Amino acid sequence: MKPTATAVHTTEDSTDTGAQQIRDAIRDAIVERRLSPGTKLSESDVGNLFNVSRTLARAALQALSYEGLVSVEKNRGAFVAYPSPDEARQIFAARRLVEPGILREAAARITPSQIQHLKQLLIAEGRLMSERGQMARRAEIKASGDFHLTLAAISGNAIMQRFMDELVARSSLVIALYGQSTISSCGHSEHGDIVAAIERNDLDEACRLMLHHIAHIEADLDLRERKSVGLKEAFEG
Amino acid sequence: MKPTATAVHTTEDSTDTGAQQIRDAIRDAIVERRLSPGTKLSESDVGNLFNVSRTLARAALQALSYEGLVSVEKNRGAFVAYPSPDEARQIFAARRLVEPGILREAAARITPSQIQHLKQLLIAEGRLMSERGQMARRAEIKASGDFHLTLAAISGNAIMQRFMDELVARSSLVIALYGQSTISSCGHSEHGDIVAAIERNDLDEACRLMLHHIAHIEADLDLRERKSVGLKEAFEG
DNA sequence: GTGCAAACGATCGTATACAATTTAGCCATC
DNA sequence: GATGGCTAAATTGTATACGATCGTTTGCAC
Repeated sequence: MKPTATAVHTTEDSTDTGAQQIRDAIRDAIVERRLSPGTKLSESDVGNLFNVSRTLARAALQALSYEGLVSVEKNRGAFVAYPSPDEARQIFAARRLVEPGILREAAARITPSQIQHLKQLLIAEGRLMSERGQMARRAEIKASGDFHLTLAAISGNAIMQRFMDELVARSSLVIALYGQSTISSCGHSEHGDIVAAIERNDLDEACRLMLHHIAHIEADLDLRERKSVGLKEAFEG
Repeated sequence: MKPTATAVHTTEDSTDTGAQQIRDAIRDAIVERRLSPGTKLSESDVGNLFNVSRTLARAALQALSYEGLVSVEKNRGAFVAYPSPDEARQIFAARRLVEPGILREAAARITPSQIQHLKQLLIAEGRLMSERGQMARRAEIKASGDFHLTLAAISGNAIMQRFMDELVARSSLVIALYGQSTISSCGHSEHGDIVAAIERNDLDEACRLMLHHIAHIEADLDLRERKSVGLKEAFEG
């Protein structure tokens, strides 16, 4: 119930400062779409909200800007990132670029217990899909990303895992902005198909399915510049 | 003479704060191996060195920690990253994973003038290789990385470009730690071969050369745990 | 009533100050 | 002589304070 976005990791890093907690809290809020793109994140407000000084709030926002989840504009403040259509395309292009490779690495190292873990994830994901309510939707969004993140974790490459963390989080922002269908997450069955392909050791097919899966998510986007809302944003960012 | 590590970019971002300058300066020092892995980077010292307060120094160090170039330990301070052999393997695994894809994207979009630019880079690199002296060595190190970075820039994907920035910088750290041969950079001729393959539109061969090139760099490493130094580091990380 | 200008308010950028934790040096003790 | 704990110095963690910049609004002239 408590684990944050990095719940995928088995070893909690226990990093250096309390700013990380704020960072994770805001990140979760962004990924779960409780914070809309473009929302202003004033340093003072964030500080007051978490009962810390502006120093820590600023550090957290700065950290989030390195992940591409918030954009800080000089002397203007921090905002929840509002990825442009071009940025969105780059995010998915990056995913198409790295996820097959991650999948191959993961499949080469995967253990039976890890396969079991993946299947349990799918079950939980399926259960959330059938539930109703905002809370279930948000949990579903995160669960959907957790599949890809878990694959990255299994691959054993912490660097790629961190990169996927970033890509999945930013994807959530893109979907929030440009997603058309009410289906908040990607096709659940496609995840299952991928696991099945991994299980029978058909890597080429698994990669093909993964690429198809990513393309499927991207196809649900309407990557045209926003018109009504954009009138203001068009000149700000 | 002045351009920093991000000299590859044509459009300077002019980011939000003066901490970025400090960050870039320290990063250059790390990448050019003027700062050895493990060196302590005290916030006060950094601040005094650049005539700014600890606040900015801390922000710069924090930023560098997100790139994996320095590691900050709670209540202990920041140190130039000392990548473990396993970390080193992961860095190169990541490069093997992404660079072929980046190469393909770049080749698909490359213009004649960009090919020309690449060739000029190779010429400059070759000139530096023949020169003697520490300064030339350092410039050579950076030039060698610039080849890979330029390819990422040509690919048109800013996200992958940033990722490559990180990977190349961290590679420099790894080579500084575990590199055996005096050849500080990777084989210069291999870069030329890759460009040639791109020019004649032989993408498969270009990717093959790229993978071979990365493997060649990695093969020059001695990824055994350090013995004498390790007695302390073995329990600290 | 409209347009420009100057002052106001809010927010960020940076520096300084204080609290908490670690590290080291030292003395006492075994 | 080695070990254990204690005190003091140094360094980081966090908060507050001050200066700079930007956006807004008010007031005056036209």
